[in-house]
Amino acid sequence: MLKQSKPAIADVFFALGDETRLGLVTKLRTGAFSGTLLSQGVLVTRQAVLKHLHVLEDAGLVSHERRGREVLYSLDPRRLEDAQAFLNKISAGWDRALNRLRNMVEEKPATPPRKARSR
Amino acid sequence: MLKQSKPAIADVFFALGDETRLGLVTKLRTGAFSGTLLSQGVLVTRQAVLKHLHVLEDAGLVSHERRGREVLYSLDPRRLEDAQAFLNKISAGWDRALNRLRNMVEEKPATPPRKARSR
DNA sequence: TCGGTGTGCAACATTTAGGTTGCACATCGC
DNA sequence: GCGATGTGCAACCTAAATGTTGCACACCGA
Repeated sequence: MLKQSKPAIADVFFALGDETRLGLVTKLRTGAFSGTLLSQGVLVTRQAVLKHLHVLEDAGLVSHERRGREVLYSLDPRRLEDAQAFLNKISAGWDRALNRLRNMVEEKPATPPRKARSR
Repeated sequence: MLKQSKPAIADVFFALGDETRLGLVTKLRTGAFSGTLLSQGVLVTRQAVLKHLHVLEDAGLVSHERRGREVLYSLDPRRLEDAQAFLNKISAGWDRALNRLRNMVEEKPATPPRKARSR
């Protein structure tokens, strides 16, 4: 009777509550990478990154797949959506959140403002 | 030069990454309460609850207000919306999250479905 | 088959989170 | 004023999170 059921929402938030892991998640948004590759560019060791990936995987946010001698990690958006649903439930700040999304250029400067119906 | 700027998203997620705090946030969704009142109904002491409220406040999720000899804590949804925006940015699972929200009856059986423009 | 590369433990050290107890102080209602 | 109630702070404890190093093992390619 392995504890294989879906982890609690708190575990998902916990997994996201760390800068390093948040960075990993952001990177993984663009594809699947090996632990070694992910550890290049951060300040901690590969082992530390592996531990973070493990935390993310336990929370259901990440899954891994063996490719020859490498292990590729990739994002699993399902738990992320559970977390979204939870946030929506408490804040109900639906439209304002959407607005903030639009104003968040940060990493998608390709999309022009497009006359965004500014309230 | 006090560190008064808005806390990082990771801090918000961190604050939400604990069952007790998640419970507090859920309670605070229904109004403002004192620390003593919030500590009744949970298994930990008032001091522990106070610490959790402090964590939530540092993350910008909660604010407090003095009322005579009491201190009332209430939810501040703004950071919550930042977190939503972040999740949306990575998962882009907008519609599916909406769906899950609808199927989440859990704590809002009072509000009827009201034919919510289900595109 | 052998060197290079990637992965998987395990032991260990350090810091932080989470919780408790105890007590001092403030405030409200008589 | 005085007891009841609510708050604030500090010391302390324990478990868990985070990170490191070292080494064994697996796999790929020439």
